[in-house]
Amino acid sequence: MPHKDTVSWNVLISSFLRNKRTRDVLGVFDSMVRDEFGCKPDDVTCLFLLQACADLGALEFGDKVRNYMEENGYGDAIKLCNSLISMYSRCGCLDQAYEVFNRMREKNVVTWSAMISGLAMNGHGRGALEAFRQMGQAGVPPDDQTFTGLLSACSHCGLLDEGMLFFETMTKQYGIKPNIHHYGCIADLMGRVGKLDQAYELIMSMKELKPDSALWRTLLGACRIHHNVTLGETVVGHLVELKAQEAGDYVLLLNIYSSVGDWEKVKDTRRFMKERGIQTSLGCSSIIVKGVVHEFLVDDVSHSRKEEIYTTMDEINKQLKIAGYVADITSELHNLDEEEKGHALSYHSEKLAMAFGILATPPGTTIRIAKNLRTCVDCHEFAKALSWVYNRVVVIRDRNRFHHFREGRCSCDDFW
DNA sequence: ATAGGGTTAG
Repeated sequence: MPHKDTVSWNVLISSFLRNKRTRDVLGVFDSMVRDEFGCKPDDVTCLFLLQACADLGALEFGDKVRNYMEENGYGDAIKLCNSLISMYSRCGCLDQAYEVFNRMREKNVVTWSAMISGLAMNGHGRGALEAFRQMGQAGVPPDDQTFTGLLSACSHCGLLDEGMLFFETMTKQYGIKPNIHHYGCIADLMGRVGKLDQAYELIMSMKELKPDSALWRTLLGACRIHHNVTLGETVVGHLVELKAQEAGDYVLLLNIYSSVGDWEKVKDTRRFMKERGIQTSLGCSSIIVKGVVHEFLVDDVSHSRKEEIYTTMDEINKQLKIAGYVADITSELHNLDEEEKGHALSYHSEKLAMAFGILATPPGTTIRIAKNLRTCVDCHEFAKALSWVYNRVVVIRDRNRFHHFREGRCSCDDFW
């Protein structure tokens, strides 16, 4: 192995990150720490590593990088601390993000924005607004990304008036022109509180910016929440026009049809998807116990402890039923009768992961689950009930968002 | 090689 210095390895790590080879990034770091390459990680290496940990939700590894930073004199570097705040937030550990934030003597616009986004992402919308106020008091001017975090906080909490006001003052007071993300937040905010037509008008009124597929999907999600068939179909039309329609969009449309009981259209859409070969991806949830990653798919029977898991699952169902939990079937796509629907939802991947968490960790341990898709309404209710009955904190991370369940409530209650 | 980003997905 020819000698390569730290900079060369950093360049390699950076290309790994760009190409989503995130796990390889962790491997290179371990090798560097073990001095297998004749050079040590520097501040730039750590910065990349924290980004990788955030992408993977690899909390333990993130802690390791933080220890390394502190032992090697990078503990106070502002860029690294800002990245730490983001990493902890994106791992669902708001307490630790806040601890880093609090200890920083110098806070710049990135520091504040990271904290505001972290609060928003973890369901503390009001906290994000409060942080923004403090930021103003501290005399740090916000920028476009600060407002992205702030507006998303408003949409998470359904704070329509506040959100609209921020959207306005952003331009008038701070001279920041809204970008597509800002429009996304506002469309989401309007959509969630049920002002679907207003959200549609906002998107159609965009002049300089062209609505992208993500923006349309935001509105489609709102159509699902409010069971709006007509607008839902219009939005899918826009996605088709952009040639950006994906399997998930048709699933949302299916959900909208089934929520209003239009089984004919459910059938048509299913047929359409089959004819076009539109494949839906499987829900997959993972949980780490004693350093081992356990993955579950829907109705998964491949786990070595499957008998125990299903027995635990049945026991949990029994206990939750006693506590008053009733399966919510609005997410189910099939035209089944209520009892069958209740069964069809029983073994979503996150439920299996939760059952395994109950089974394999000591009482009181926080159950942390990562999911590749969004959690359905029923699993959300299930997790709430479970957090209450079993007295456990449950943290579920879906694609970009965290749900913190504690004592029968979720951090995103009412708006998710 | 150098920080912080919203929304959508059975």
